[in-house]
Amino acid sequence: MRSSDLPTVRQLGLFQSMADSSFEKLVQAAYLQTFPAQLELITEGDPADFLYVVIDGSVELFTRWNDRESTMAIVRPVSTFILAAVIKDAVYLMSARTARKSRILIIPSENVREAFAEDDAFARAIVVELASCYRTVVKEQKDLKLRTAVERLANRLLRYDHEQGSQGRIELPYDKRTIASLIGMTPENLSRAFNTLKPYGVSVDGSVVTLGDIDALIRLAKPNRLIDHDAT
Amino acid sequence: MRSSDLPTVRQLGLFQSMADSSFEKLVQAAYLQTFPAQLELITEGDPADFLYVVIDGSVELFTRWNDRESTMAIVRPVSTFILAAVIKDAVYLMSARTARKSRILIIPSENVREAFAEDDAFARAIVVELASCYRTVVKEQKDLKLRTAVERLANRLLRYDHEQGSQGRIELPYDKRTIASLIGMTPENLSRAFNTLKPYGVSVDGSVVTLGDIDALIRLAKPNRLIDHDAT
DNA sequence: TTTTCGACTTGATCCAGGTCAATCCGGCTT
DNA sequence: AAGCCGGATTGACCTGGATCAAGTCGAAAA
Repeated sequence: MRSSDLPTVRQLGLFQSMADSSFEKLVQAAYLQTFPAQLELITEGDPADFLYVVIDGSVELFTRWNDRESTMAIVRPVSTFILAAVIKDAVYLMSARTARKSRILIIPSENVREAFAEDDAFARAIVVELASCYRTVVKEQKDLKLRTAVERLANRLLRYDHEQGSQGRIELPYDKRTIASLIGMTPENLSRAFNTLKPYGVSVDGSVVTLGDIDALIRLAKPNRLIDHDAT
Repeated sequence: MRSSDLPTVRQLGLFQSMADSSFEKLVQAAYLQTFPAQLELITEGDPADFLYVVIDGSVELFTRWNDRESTMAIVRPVSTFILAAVIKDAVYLMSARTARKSRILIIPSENVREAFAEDDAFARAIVVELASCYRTVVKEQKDLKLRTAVERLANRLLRYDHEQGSQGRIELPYDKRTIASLIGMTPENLSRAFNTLKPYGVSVDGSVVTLGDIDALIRLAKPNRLIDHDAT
């Protein structure tokens, strides 16, 4: 493990309050590996043998059923994924593949569960982490059930704009087809949804989107902190 | 609090491993109340002042946005709801109303968080509970994103049949419009979906549904333990 | 430079599912 | 018994979004 990465991992909400000795043990047992793009790291249904921490690059969580596939989330550095499966000693509910070349820390589940059993601060950090994950998914479910595709896109554009400093100019963080799948629509329909948003000042040039009339877009999107905000 | 209810609550996964003294404190601070049907217990966006435990009756968790409404879940006795909001000391993401007359135990959030801070066993029980909740919602999201309305209904019928002893004869647990909203469709479309399932042996008489050809239904529904199973 | 390949867009068409309105029906009330 | 009344069904229609099939474009490779 590169020594410069260690403090970053240590500072994750999940790890920062745990005892030095517990953290040491986890790191000792862990592997740091570099994977090429588009490599399937885990497959849904497999036992959760490892907890993953994306150090560098990015990872797509996705799911398949009956020849259909859907992107569930993109994990960016530095954060963990599939903690719930590890804690429950269950199978993965989602598959994961690298979206690009990525450096990933892999911690054996047994060690995570051991730290969970022994380190009270770590157990409490897991509570907070899982509560956040849970609330995020609930918000996504509300987004899916209450909004049309165009509304979901409009809100997502506002969110990206906010994340990128409210410049009214966004660099789309992923491929359009990935964004389409995340939002729950086809790539074709995403193109059309962008066209639908033109009268609201949205113009697209490759992966750059400009929001020419934020107020109009907000009136359409009706963003709501109980669905869109990321915090709490 | 009725003394006969206490052991049932104590035996919930969330409470059974905590220290007697912590449990005592929680119960001391709690209120047991009986509410009439259709009473709105909590409203999304409000601060999470209480943790709720349904002792008797049933509670609908739902959400509203822009004049649309969707049922997110039905909570049956004996179980808790909105634990994540309480732990994070955040606002509720969902509203709740009694589906029928219900007896509900209400525990002030502060006391829950105090017990969480002081009782290590309780903290670990919360981890398990939240991990389960999280995985349930992820499954629901997969259901929504990967399946059509008819497929969702078919799988839900199989699930109800399983829950009710695999008799091939189901008593629908809620109003049809509630089921429709849970599954993510309109009541009208639910009626039509039932008709679509007729060739697969599904016949409806009021709230009783008979599954005349389970195999055919399974071939259509393609149930999957990574989406439909309740455990882990 | 030219080719190629993959991502994206566009158009035509189709279908799932929503909407609106008109019943239907079973349980209540009076 | 005669009305309700709210849930459920049905029909007609519409629309959001998927599908299928060509294009277009841009960047990397030859």
